[in-house]
Formats: sequence, structure tokens, C-alpha cells
Amino acid sequence: MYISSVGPATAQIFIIGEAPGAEEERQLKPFCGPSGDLLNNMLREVGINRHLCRVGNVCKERPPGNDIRYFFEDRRLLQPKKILADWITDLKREIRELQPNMIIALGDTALWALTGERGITAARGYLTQSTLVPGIKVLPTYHPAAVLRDWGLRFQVMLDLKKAYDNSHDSTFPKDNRICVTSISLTEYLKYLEYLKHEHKGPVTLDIETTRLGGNIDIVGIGESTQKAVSFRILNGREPRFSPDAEIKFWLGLADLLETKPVIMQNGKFDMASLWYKNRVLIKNFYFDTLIAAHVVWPEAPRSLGFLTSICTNYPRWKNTSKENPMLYNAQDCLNTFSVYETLRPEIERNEHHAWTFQHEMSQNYPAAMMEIYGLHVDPLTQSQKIQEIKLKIQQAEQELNGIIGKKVNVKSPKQLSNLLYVDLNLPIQYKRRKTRFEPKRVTTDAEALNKLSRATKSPVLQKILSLKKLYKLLTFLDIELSPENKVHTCYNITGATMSNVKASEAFVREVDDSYKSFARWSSSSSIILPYGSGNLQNQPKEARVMMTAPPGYVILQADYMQAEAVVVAYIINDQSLIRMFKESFGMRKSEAAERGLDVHKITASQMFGVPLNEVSGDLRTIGKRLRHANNYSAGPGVVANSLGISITEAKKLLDMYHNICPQLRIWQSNIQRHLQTSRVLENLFGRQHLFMGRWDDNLFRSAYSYIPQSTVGDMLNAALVRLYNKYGSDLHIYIQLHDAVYVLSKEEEVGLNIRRMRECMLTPLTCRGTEFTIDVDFSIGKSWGKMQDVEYQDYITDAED
DNA sequence: GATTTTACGTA
DNA sequence: CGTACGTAAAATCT
Repeated sequence: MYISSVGPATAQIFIIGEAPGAEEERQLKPFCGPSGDLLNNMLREVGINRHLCRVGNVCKERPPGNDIRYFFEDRRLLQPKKILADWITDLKREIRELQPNMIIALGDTALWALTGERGITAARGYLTQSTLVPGIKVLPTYHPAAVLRDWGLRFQVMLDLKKAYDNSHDSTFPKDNRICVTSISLTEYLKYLEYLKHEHKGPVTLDIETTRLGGNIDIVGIGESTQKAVSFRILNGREPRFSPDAEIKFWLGLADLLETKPVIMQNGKFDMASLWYKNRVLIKNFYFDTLIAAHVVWPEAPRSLGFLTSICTNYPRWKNTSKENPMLYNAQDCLNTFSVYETLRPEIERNEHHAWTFQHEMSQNYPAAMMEIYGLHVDPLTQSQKIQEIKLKIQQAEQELNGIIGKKVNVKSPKQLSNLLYVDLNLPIQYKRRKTRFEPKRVTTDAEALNKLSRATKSPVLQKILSLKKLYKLLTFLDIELSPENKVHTCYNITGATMSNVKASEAFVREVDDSYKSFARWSSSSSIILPYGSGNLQNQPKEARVMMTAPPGYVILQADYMQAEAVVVAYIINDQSLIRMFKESFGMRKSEAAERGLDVHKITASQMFGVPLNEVSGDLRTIGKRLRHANNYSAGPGVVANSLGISITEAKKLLDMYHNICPQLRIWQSNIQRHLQTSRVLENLFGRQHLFMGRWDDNLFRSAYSYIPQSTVGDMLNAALVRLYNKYGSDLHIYIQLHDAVYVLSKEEEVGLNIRRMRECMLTPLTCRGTEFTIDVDFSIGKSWGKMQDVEYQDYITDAED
């Protein structure tokens, strides 16, 4: 059944979707089903009156199974069948007659029909010209059906619709008269640097390009405004363009400028660390990072420069030009960074909480860059011994396993494993746990499934497979490439998202369009500057840590916050018995606290079961511990039952008992829900704000419950790390950051001194509803990261002489 | 050769 | 209804 567009002949906006759905087919109208409802809501919110728009679809009929592939000859969806080609001709005629000022293309099919391009993720948000009817403006964005599947896209679609509306009042394209200088002599360039230093007012944007992963800087771009940028090439391929003398002049001139000028960058820690590590050029005043600014203002939105440019400016897409004209591309990066800066700066300044968070994150750039460049010492001897040991164990385990099952199986292959388990051994098929019941059931051979089967069948094969898999996994952490200095390096991502998890040759093409929530925690990924080691250093298993060491004469000193999130939760929900316990045990030796029974899980069990503290058995304590964790993570009875090996009914009973002794938790949780209804913004104990954009469901709530404790601890640790760096950075070396722990390298004879320094920087008074409290810090020491010994700070205070 | 899927390490 | 992150190896696509 042919479903035509609807809307007035005077419409200035033409909204074009993909194909009708079931409801559209029933009513013979486009966008009248669930997608249409969502579209209407979004249009209303940005001020577009749908009844003044033309609304239609590229395909005029519903494809069988709602599968758009039906209308194409090929799987890549580039060759339309005759019927679709005819509809596109109809569409062309309709656009010619209507002459709208703006076409909003919803989804990949509409994008393709109107512009001939595929890839809505990269194209969305950028004004472009239709190739179907030249001269007509098109603004592509995601289809509402995609938003229904992934609610995080709603924010982007709203901004795109707003942009479409703003540009729909006439048919002209916004002017782009920006100047990109890409061919300038060295002499002229040096003069330009002088001009920037002495005459140009205000900050500049900076962006560098490198030849390859771990390669040298070949292009340096500087933007002096949103209108002019200069790009300069220093290498030809991998060869220098200039004589050593001339090149030195270039770097000195650049260094001279960057010592004084305030610098704006996108993900500037990379440029800053590269310039310092490769060319000893130091950016002294890194004053605005657009990546950090975006993270502060929209913590759940993408924050690549491509994305930010699409929502902050009307300029066209340029991220697809990097290969054909790298210098022009580089200059445009600088221009767009400037535009994004001008949009985001007022947003930061108008909100004092944002201003604090922004400065707080900016201050982490220098210590994080230093940590990336320094790296971790690895003892190659321990490494090779450990690798030998594990390889031998793997060999033995393989032989045993093959002996039992009578053939060779690669346990790293889910396919082979599922064949073995569910076909050869005929075990009951295990399915992956689903997030919603709408997801399809997936067969799995993961650890959870194997453990379940192992408990049910008592077959020794399953445990053998499990331990073999574990050994292989461990080997990936051990068998890594070291730097010439026997080190590994990592890149710490302050905004919690990687900008670099691609080959360097494509790093600048990449669109990072996943949403990352990162509640004030750093993430850790491979360094692009020094690509040695397994990259992420925040997920090293204990057994792999033994090869990471302190250099001769030094020890690793670890300081971590004790029960940090539990303390914060206790104060937030005003759990007096826990608060009393934390207060009493503050600064106390661990042995003494244990003697007095000052233990969260013991207290929990004692209250739950009405047993005196000193009579709480190990088993009861375990139950107390599991219940507290289950509640902290808002897990359900199924999980509790699983973890304690009891029935669901018993687990429900235990959960009730827990809530009886701690009724405040549920009250607080419902307060959070109520709060989200009115504002969707939560604030942690430092004032960091987080806008929750997710769909209104349990996932949103769970995420929100964990926000305040998790982000408060993250902010507290990072603020302490910065204090430590600024005050004692020349006396000790900050080695590792691990969410609620900091590791430093300390001279062996200065351990006591450094423990006191770390305590000083880390003990942080927090305020919750008018009550001040401090989270205690715990220390351990080791020559190797895998063998840390607990120490009591009191033992280092008595011999202090400062 | 490039991209997607599956699995798993840490806090 | 555990969450967040990043990476390795296998499987699959082109």
C-alpha cells in the first residue's frame, strides 16, 4: 500500500524517514506509530510545529519484516530495486515542487537517498547539500527508531533538530570564509610566531599530527581565532624537511610561543605530552581543553572534535579529508577547536560547579602526562620466568584435558568449546544473562556458565577448562613488548574515555560516538606516544603485577582510601551505627580495630541476626558482606541466591532482613528517584554535576545510585594526586592511579617521610548535609607491585623528625 | 585485511 | 536485572 507524505504545500521543512512501520501501514500515514510519537515530542521540544512540516518516507511501502534490505539488490544497500528507484524519483519530484528550505534526513536510508552517502554516525549534525535535488539543504540525524533502541542518541537528535530549525528560515547555506594557511615558508612562519607572541591578543588553539603510532610530530597547526589557522609541516614522510639548524629554529620559536601563550586544545594532554617527549617543547599554560569542557557540561555525550563541531557550529564536515589533505585538515581542526571553545567557555563560566569541575580536571593534565611518559619499570627476568612457568602449566593442562576428552580443543574458541560442551558432552545449553527479556537468547561458554555446569555435573572437565582459560588470559598480560628501557606505558584518560584505541594511521579519522559515563574516574588505555605493554594498567591481575617493580634504591608505596564508597554512603543515608564505627576506627591500627570488632560486615551481620558482635562467626560475616554488596550494587534476590548458594526465597528473606536494619537505604534511593523526576542532575559532595540522559528505567536508577559515592571518591583521589604532584612532585614520583589508590616511587630511606606527605595530601575533609568527615588512608610497601605488604602509618610517625 | 563477537581482567 | 573501563583472540564479513 503506497503511503504518501503529508503536510502543507508551503512547508519549509521536509522531514524524511526510511519506511512505514506496522502502525503507519494501518493508518496509511507516515510517522504515526511509536517512532512518530517520539518524533513529535522531540519536534515540540525544539519548537518545530509538525503540522507546518512535510513528513514522509523514502520507501512508500512497508518492507516484509520491516527489513529495509528487502528493497535492495545487494547486501551493502547501494543498489536499489526498481520499486525503490521509482520511489526515489517520486521523492525527487516532490522536493522540486515543494522547494523546502531544509530537509531533515532521518536515518541511514534517508541520508543515502538524499546525498548518496552512507554512515549516519559520521554525517549526522552536519549541514550538507542534497545530491538528489542540488541546492537544497539537508541535515541528517538518527532515525527516531534508533533513539527508541538507544536512548542516549536522543540528546544528539534534539540538538540536530534545533540546528535544522535554526537553518530553516531561508534556503541559503551559512557562509564559510575561514582562512587556512597551509603553504608558508619557514622564515614567514617564524615571523608569524613572533606576531602571535607580541601582537596577537588572547589564546591560540593548537593541534599536532604524528607520522604513525609512537611516531614523530610532522604537522603543527595553530589557530588564532575561529577564522584563521596556520598549518606547518616539519617532516616529509619520515624525513626532515629542513636542515638541523633550521629545524631547531622552528622548535625554539614554537617553544618560545608556548611558554607564554594560553593554549586551547582538544584532548590536549596528547599534544602536550608528545611535544614534551619528542621535542622538549613545553606548553606552560594549557588553559582550556575542549574535551574536558565537553565532559563537564555533557558528561554522557560523545566528545570527539567531530561531534562537538557538529553541535557547536554550522560549518561543514571535514573529518573525512584527513588523508587527501592532511594540512588543510589540521588547520580545520584548529579552527573548529576554537569555535567549540567559544561555545563551551560561557557554559563553564555560568555555572560555578562546572567551573570547579573544569579546573579540577584541567589540573590533572600535567601529572597524568608525566605518568604516561615515565611508565612502569618491568623486570625482564621475572617476566621471562613467569612466561615460561605459565606456558609449561598450559602445556600440562592441555595434555590432561585432551587426554580426558580424547581430542584437541582450543578453549579460547567459544565455537569449539560450545561444540564440545553442548554437542559432544551433551550438557544442558547455557545462555548469556540478558539485560532485558527482549534481547535474543545467546548460547555462552563463559566462566559463569562453566561454573554452573561444574556444580551441576561434577565433571572434572569443566574445572580443567576453566583453569586453562585462566592461564591463557594471564599469558596475555605477561607476554607483552617492553620499551628499550624495559618499561611499559599507559595513557590515563581523565574524562574516562579513550581517544586512541585505533591504529595511529586512522586515529584522526575516528569518530568516538559511544557514550561514556565515567563518574570522575580515570580510564587507562594504550599510550599512542609510547606503545609498550598491554595498554590498560588498571586491569592488571595480581600475578602479572609481580614483574612490575621499583628501580634500585626505590620502593613502591601504595596509599588507598579505606572502604571509601561505603563511608560516603553511610554519611549520605545517615547510617548512625556505621558512622560511629568509621569514626571510632579512624587512625586506628588494623590489629586494634579487628580486636574491637570494628568491621562493617561483622556489624551488619550482628545487627541482621541480633547476635552480639563478638559472637559473629565467619559464615555470618560472609552473609553480612554479601548482603551489603548486593544492596550497594542494587542486585536482586537471584544474584544473592547465586552468590551464597541458597534459594531465591531465602535470599529474599535475607534482603528483607538487611532492609530492616538499614531502612535509610531505600528511603535515600526513592529520594534519588524523586529528585531525578524534577531535575535529572545529581551533585556529588564536591559539587560535580551529572546530567543523566538515559531512558526512565531501572538502569537509570542504578546508575544514579552509584554516582554520588563513586564520583566523590574519584574526585577526592584525583584532587589528592594533584596536591601531591604540585607540592611534592620533585621529591617523590607518582607511579600508578587505581581509582581509589595512588602508588608512588619512594627512595627506600624516605618511606616514612613520604607516608606522611601522602597522608597530608590525601586526608580530605568532606561535608555531607552539614556534617564533616574524613576517609582514612591505608598504606602498603613493596619492591614489586605484585607483592605489597601492609604497613601501619603509626610506625613511621614516631621516628619522624621534621 | 577489516570488522564484529565473545570473553575477561581490575576497581 | 552489577557497573564502569580496555584489550585479546576467534569468528565473520568483504
